Amino acid sequence: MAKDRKIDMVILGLLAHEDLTGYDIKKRIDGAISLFWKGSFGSIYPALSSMEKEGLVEKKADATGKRERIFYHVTDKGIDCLKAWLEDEKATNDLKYETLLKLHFGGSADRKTSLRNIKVFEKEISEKLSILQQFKKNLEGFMDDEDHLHYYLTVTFGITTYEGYLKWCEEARRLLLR
Amino acid sequence: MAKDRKIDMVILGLLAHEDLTGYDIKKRIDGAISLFWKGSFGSIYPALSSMEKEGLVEKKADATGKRERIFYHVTDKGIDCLKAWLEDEKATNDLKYETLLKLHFGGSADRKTSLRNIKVFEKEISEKLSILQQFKKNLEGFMDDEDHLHYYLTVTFGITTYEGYLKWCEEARRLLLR
DNA sequence: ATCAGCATGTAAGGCGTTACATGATTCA
DNA sequence: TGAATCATGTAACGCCTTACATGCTGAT
Repeated sequence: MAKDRKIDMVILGLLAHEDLTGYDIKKRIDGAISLFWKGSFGSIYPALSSMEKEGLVEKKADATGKRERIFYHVTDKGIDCLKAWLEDEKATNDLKYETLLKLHFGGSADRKTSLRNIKVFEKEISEKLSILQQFKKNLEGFMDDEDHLHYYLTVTFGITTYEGYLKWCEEARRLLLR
Repeated sequence: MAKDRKIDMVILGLLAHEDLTGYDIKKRIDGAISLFWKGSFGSIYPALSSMEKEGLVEKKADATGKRERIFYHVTDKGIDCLKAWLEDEKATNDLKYETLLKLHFGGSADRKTSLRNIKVFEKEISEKLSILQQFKKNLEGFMDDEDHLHYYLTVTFGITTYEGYLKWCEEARRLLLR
């Protein structure tokens, strides 16, 4: 019942907002959520199946389309499960930054190498930051909706964080060029 | 040869600085590195064994102690492998923040729940920030050493990032209390 | 004497990615 | 017509964590 599989919670969280297909869920995860969580088809579809068996979600027949589309709807039990997880204080927050690893061990290479690694990181972050700023703009009109307000919160987290990264990139460069 | 197992690179990076035992490696990882990478005994010891077979590291007999202590030393081949990885631009940077996930889906619970989740996060980050500031202070005297300079870089990354997180916590709280 | 920490390793199992397999539909 | 995207799923495989197993040493 009280699973560790976080992907289940992501799915439940998404379904609490609207009915979705597995494919839709993947798209949602690849959007704003990708900032702090990832998910592949290979984890989403099996999770949906097992959660259906547990009665946390249910399939909804798709009347409209001709193409195979299986919508999932969250059950009351699913909502309870989601809430129990939300109300549980403990959360694991993991950073896995290979760039930082490379910087940390940069003493074994030329400074040029570290400077290039910083440049690559900086470029990647700048691009992601632009996307987030777009997300933020799109959300600004819906701040009265409880769900959208929370989405906004995590988007601003990303923006603040990424701005910090960029600030650090400059600082790091300055130290390496000294 | 060109492995994906990042733990190998962590070990190589550490051994490039000094000879260490598996146990020492674990302690190093639990220190400043834990900010952006994790590792357990269950991954370290097998990695050391396989890297020895590949000729990237070698065991050094421990003459001094009575207790079993196996020091590993990085070979030239190991250094080449480390450098090749450092010089490879591509790096995967993954954030897995359950707290953010809970915030994102916080619309399905009371605002009080989100506020509490922020508080817990804030406390955790504050504590880690103090530790990092201590690390920074300890490193400040060794900035002429190439390795220590790079360690310093990643510590300041952590500090900048965590300060950003705390700033965001306040912002998020303000939005939720409005 | 006992407990915490030092020290090395193995085994089971979970979680998740990548690649594969399949086929429909839309748009240029 | 062909490519891109929509859409669902399975299989293999790999990495890593947790728990287990074992034993020594130093401090209280």
